[in-house]
Amino acid sequence: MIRIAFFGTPEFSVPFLTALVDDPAFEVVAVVSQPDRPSGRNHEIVPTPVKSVALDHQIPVLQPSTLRDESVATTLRSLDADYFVVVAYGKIIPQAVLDVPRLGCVNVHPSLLPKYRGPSPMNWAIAEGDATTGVTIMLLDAGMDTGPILSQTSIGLDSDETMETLMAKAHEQGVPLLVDALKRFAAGEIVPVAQNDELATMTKLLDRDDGRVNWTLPMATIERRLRAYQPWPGLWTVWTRTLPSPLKGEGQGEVYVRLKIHSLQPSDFRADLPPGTVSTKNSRLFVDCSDGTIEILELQPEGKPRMSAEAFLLGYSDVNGAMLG
RNA sequence: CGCGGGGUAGAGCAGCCAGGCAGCUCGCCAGGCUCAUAACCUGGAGGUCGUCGGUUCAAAUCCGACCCCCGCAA
Repeated sequence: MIRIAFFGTPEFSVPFLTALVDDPAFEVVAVVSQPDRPSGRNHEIVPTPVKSVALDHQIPVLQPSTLRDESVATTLRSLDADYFVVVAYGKIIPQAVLDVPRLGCVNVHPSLLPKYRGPSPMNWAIAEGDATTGVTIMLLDAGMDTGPILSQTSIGLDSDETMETLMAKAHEQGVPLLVDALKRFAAGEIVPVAQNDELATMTKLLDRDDGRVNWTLPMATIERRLRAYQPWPGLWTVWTRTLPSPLKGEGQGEVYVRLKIHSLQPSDFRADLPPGTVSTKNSRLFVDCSDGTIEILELQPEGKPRMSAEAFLLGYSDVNGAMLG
């Protein structure tokens, strides 16, 4: 029986954990996850998805605030693990911890390493419009996704690929790949292959402002980002709206309305307006960007439910001619 | 006690601050007009104004409590 400690935090990690738990060749002796944090509308403390699953299976859970602590290392050593399996844990693992498991720390990285090292490989593959990406099983070393590769599989990206569909593919292909690699490496059947650092590319962590639409970009880029930036940060833009009759206490009668864009498509219609300018036609909503006109199909004003462009226009007809940004 | 927006006809909204006829755009129904339309005209149906309580001659509007939806944040 191969003894494993599983390091993971978000929903993405869960299918990997459950596969290891369900496989009789493995014994998951502990789960390490990020500390529970305040979340949701009332800032309630909620357990991480990985923690919830671990508790369901009566697996001990560790949630150290840092791994750079001798008492944590001691605890991890006491597990007597063959592998630490790391899937989207969310923190850099220090060398002192990497050295603990007998066979090493195995990481699942959803890209074709050395391409797209770093925290957002799947988002990047979609945003760049790549035809293929993949899942890599690798041994962790001190660098960021720089360790030697155990096994790799490629995934075809469709023209309408979203983070949701891509994550499903990554699970479908990545879970058996991980299980197989763990068994074969333990049996001495895999020789790790070093990455070619000269081919390496990095991805950065997405932040809120990455979701703000730059209307001076081409249509295709904006459309790919819509698919790549789900479920967060999404795509949003700001409408500086002039109110017809402002309340007495309000300022100049101008208010910033944040619009979340849920669905759009490049359009044949060409309004030929400056980038970011809104136009409407037959109850349809268009915004110009650098090389054409995009039709907004579904959107959501801040504080309102998501709605079709047609419904939006019934109540916000003054958006016609506005400049978004 | 994290911050904030919202709930008014089937849909999207205005009206609230400053209490006094339940409104707008669209949809729906009926009729008309047109060679024609996602066009236009006429008429119509459709409402516990989120819920409960309070103030008032009078509450969608002011006050209190509660329910629900959403954005931020994480």
